[in-house]
Amino acid sequence: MEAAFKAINDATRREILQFLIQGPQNAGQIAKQFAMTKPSISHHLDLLKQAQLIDAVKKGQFIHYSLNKKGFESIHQWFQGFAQHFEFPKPKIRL
Amino acid sequence: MEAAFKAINDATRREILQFLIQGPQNAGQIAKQFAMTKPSISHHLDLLKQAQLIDAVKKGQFIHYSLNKKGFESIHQWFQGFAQHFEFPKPKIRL
DNA sequence: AAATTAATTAGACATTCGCCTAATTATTTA
DNA sequence: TAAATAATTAGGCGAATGTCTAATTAATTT
Repeated sequence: MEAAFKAINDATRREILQFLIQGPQNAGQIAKQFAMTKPSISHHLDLLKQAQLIDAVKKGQFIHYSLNKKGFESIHQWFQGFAQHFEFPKPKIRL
Repeated sequence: MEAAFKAINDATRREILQFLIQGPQNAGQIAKQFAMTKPSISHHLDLLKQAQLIDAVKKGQFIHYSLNKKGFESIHQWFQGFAQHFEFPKPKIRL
């Protein structure tokens, strides 16, 4: 949980997560999105992986990164503790 | 939003938020909960206030701190962007 | 008005963070 | 097998973070 809060406390890492909503991408494709060197992106990916916000799967010479539910769940769980004290906008229907 | 992510990226500040679920407390009462000096707690309270996760109201010589929905909402909103790609445990009924 | 109490502000210091360049590892292609 | 490509690891550096002590501000009490 500690790792998840740390991971999302950075604009670049949050943008990487946003980018991965589109679907899995390799490190090079991710790095291309940012005005930053590949080693820097590599480091951000490492922190996101530690937080279990993303998964990494090696496919030959490439590494495919994708969103990982686990890290999001740990944040969600923390958040739920407060959601009971506030009312947050809810969808009209439950799917 | 930036400020909210920063604010919750610290165990002490998250514990302060937890503590305030019980209801409003003044700075001294909050500080008593932690093995840390009052100035340090004061600084944490300031960051939480900047993030609009708490409100501060001066009552005479005391300052009463309480949870503020606004900061939580900004985190919630960010989170919702991902909630649509994952299924998170939902309550059985909508209240 | 002087002393006490609640809390903050100021300034210093060690640690962590984010970024860079250079070097390394691993895989594929010529 | 040599060259090229994908990505990471290593190391350095300035900025930001968290904590402390000392000083300050503001309100209450005697």
